[in-house]
Amino acid sequence: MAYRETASVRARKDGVRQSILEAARTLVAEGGFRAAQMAAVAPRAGIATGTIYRYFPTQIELFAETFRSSSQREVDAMQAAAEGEGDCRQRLSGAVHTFIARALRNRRLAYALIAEPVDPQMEAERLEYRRAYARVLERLLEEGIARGEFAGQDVPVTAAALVGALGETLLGPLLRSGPTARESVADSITALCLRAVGASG
Amino acid sequence: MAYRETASVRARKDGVRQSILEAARTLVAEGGFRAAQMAAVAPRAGIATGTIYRYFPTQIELFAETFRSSSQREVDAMQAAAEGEGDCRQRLSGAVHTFIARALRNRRLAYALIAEPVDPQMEAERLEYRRAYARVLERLLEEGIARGEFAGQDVPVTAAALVGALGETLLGPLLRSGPTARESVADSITALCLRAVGASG
DNA sequence: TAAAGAAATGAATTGTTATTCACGCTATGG
DNA sequence: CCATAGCGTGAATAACAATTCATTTCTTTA
Repeated sequence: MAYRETASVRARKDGVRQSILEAARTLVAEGGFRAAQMAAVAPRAGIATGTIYRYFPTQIELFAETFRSSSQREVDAMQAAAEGEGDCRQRLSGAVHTFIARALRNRRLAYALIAEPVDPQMEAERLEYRRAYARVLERLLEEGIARGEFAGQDVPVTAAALVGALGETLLGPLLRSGPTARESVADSITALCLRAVGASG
Repeated sequence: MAYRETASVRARKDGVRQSILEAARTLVAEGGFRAAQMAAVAPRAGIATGTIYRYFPTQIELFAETFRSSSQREVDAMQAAAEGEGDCRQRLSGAVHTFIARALRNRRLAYALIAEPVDPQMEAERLEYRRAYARVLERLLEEGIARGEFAGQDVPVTAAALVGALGETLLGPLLRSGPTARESVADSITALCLRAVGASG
């Protein structure tokens, strides 16, 4: 017996793995998945290209994990807003505003997560996360309907539609308008979502 | 002067051009843009690979034209429904149903046009067509608001949101459900759209 | 300190498609 | 029927990025 992984090696390896993910995340946030080539990720992480393959079997795996961790943050943020204070109507407003505000804070990342053309396997990952957003909304809708705040409706359809509506409206005008216009567009989108769920009032 | 293009040559060339486009359209409708490689398009059109380049400078150009002609048909169909008989509410229903029915009739094509990962230049083309759908809806919304059938609202935002909602809802459950379920989902989507525009009644 | 095993390296390889181009073929008009 | 110009061909090339792997460098333990 002449070699066995020690705690310090384990720790360093964990560090390297994290720095690869971080490098990928940064590049994606700056220039989309397109910009996160293996040959670009490696130097950012302070390692050689080949080394990435000691930590991730393929680029797809690395991207998938990058995508998941970035998306999960967004879903969590929306979830937190959906579970916040106030009635369902207020919480839906909050969730929508949260989504929009975060997307605007990092547009490039938002585009990468929502709409950038990616490899089909990544697209599958994206689909799953769209489902995750939809599930957050579904819960809120169920509660709102039960409380009589929202109209009776096909909840999964509405939830999916809201996810689509958010993505689409963000892709277009919002990304180009100035800060003042943005706020009013954000309000328009919120109003639309409230109408779409048949919010009373 | 020993050579000049005659009518018959012109006609044959036009025919070849059309058959290239048709081959590309067919392949896209069957397997998406992914399946429409130059080496696959050529034999379908009954010509050699290199010949395509006598008619289209790059694959992107060919795809763009393919995309445009396929998309334009969809926009036209929706437009026709939006300009049909009945009040605005009925026409919006009609436009939505038309969009859904056509997408379901050729799902692979719908996916290719709406969501398939494509080259960024193609994505730009797609964005333009999303705007075209939105414009059709915008006109209908304006009219509906003027007539008091729809609520006052930020028309461009609603139009974009409806386009997003349609795309998203089609991507998910609809494509997997059976024919009966499909109809009811289509009705749910329509109901959602009517709520979203604040249709009275 | 040395042997043995892991890990890191990065240049070379691979795989994939779009694109080119030298050549032969066909149409035109005198 | 010939000179000319354009057309069609498809194998070869180009471009691009992911992935590999022989080699070097580091870690561990006896």
